[in-house]
Amino acid sequence: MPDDSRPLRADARRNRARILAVAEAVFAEKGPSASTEEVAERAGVAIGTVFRHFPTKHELLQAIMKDVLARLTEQATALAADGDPGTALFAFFADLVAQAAEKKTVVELLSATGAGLSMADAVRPLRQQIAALLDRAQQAGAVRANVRIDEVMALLAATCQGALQGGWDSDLRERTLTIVFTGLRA
Amino acid sequence: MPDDSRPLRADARRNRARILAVAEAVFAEKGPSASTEEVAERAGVAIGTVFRHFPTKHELLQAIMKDVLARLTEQATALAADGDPGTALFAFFADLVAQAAEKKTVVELLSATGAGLSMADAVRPLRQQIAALLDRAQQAGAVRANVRIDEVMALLAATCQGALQGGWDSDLRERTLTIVFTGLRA
DNA sequence: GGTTAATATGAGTTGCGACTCATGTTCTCA
DNA sequence: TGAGAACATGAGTCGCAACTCATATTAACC
Repeated sequence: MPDDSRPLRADARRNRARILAVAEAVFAEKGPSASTEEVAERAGVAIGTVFRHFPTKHELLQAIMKDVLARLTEQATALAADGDPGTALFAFFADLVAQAAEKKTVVELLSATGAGLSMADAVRPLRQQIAALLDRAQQAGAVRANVRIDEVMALLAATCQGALQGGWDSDLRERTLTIVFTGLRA
Repeated sequence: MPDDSRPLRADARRNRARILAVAEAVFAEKGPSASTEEVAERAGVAIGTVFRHFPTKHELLQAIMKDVLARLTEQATALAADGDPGTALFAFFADLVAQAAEKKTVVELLSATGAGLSMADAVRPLRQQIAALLDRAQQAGAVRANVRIDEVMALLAATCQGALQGGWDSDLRERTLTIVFTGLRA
């Protein structure tokens, strides 16, 4: 890991990007137990190249998480700025669970909130944006005042896990989330 | 797997029971990725003995699931007979989630409701007893009438997963379940 | 107690996946 | 354009865990 000494060579930058993109797809499809070999193959590079950029499978996973995390945080931030206070939280929540049904990565991510990978810190920005959404929803009277961010995160992680592992279809997902949202409302 | 030809020899019966008991503890503690070696060691038998009784790790897991399942179903049945209609479902629900926080096996089990192991059938009795609890709760006016068993099972699996992976402490667990239960009530 | 079929043993086989490294290739900058 | 550093390659190493099998024990029935 050259950290940030000199800028990467052009081919190295290209390969790093390819690997990251492909790895995200592979792990989203097969979960984190997918082999590094498969990532290398689909990226069209040798396995040594993958390990040059990410000396450990774990570091590769972390890099992906960081990307996904950044995207989600941005999405939440946008909703907190523009969205309807009364529905933005629920919209974001539903969207995430829908993604989880197809992207195993998202689930790993959310469950890292409590333990798992050592990236509890990395989740903090997302958590804070969700807290912002929660705040606005409560001010708008769309969510009970005594609901805390911990519970929202816990429910989010739980429903994502459930949707993935249980293979909920969109109908079941919607009905289940309706119950959860009812519990959150005043 | 001698199926059911002649009765097992005395030592074989003893070993089988020991292995099952130990394996349940081991997998509850370390999850299904724990090695068969460790089960054998803790049971005080050679690894070959474990494979004689359960030719596959998968079959060992299934046997454990079956046991746990039977116990849970019995518990649910008892509650459906004796318990207060208005609270029995919630009590059972909370109890299961509390167990999940410590027993990884329970979680694997519940998520098998949708997919995972090929034991969707084996879960049916439990599902039916929970359906009975739901029915009584609805008749008592403690749960909204339009809640279906699928949603309850989905929420159960999700919260169990969440409690395990997220390492919810008892406080967070209680507050989170309160929200879910509120969503289920009229 | 002797016979034997059932059972137990545990060193070995097999397969897989993370990770390494000697060698070959390509970018970069003067 | 040529030297050299950065990078890519992929066959090989290493460790682990599921599973096998020839051999040794033991329960069960006479």
